[in-house]
Amino acid sequence: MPELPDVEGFKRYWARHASGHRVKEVRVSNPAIVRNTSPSALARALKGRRLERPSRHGKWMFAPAGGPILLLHFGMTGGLLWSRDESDRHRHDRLVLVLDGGEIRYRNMRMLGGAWLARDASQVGQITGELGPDAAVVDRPQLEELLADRRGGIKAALMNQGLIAGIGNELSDEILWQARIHPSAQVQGLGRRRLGALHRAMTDAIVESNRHGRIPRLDGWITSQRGVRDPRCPRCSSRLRRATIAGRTAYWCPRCQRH
DNA sequence: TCAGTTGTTTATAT
DNA sequence: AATATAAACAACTG
Repeated sequence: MPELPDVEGFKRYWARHASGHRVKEVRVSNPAIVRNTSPSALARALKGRRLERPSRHGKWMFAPAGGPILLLHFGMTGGLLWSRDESDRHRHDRLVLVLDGGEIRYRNMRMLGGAWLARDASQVGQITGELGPDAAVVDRPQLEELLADRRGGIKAALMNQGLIAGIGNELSDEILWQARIHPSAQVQGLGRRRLGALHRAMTDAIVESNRHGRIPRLDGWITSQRGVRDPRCPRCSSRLRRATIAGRTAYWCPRCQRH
């Protein structure tokens, strides 16, 4: 689930429930979820601090706490939950910040992703690694520039976080379907016209998804067909193709999407 | 029982 | 030097 729009939703959720509250306790049920420090050091760094407004870059969420910053990556199955008390904690609530008035929980079934602690903003970049510009703010000239000397397939390029941050498997399928571009089309084969369509689709898909705070499964979107028994193109009703492209299961319409 | 899964990193191959 | 591929991580679901 967690791609750019999902993390945008988590950020808003954090802002609504956790921001402005003071950290009373830090609970870590699985120490491995804290990636670059120990649970006790994390607790020491955060306890007593007031949580500020969160921010996001790509699939990363940053939760500043008056100096130190908590970094969250949600992997494939992560999410946040707010609760007034501890009565309904789940076994996959790997990290819980007990605040005044309730608690915010980082839940993650699989252990992909996790929590990192940065001493300050200057340390954030080395934790996230190389990230391209956030996909939500890439304008058309910048997209053309990013892809100008890129070889290989377009789906791989869109999902490369070091090139453009925030697009994952589902969002890349949606963008490419909306732009009518085949997922394995070579970047160098895309003319300016198709790059324009790509940018339009990327922007539209992200703006609409961000409104929902997640990638929606809208009737007119190809993501609505993911996982169904007989997936069909919402535009032309052709049977969708499904195959591994750039290491992930891609869905596309063989009639609408061309190389 | 077994394949498949929204992400990233690592190793290996091209 | 880039790009591609596969495996690994963990814990589920169908």
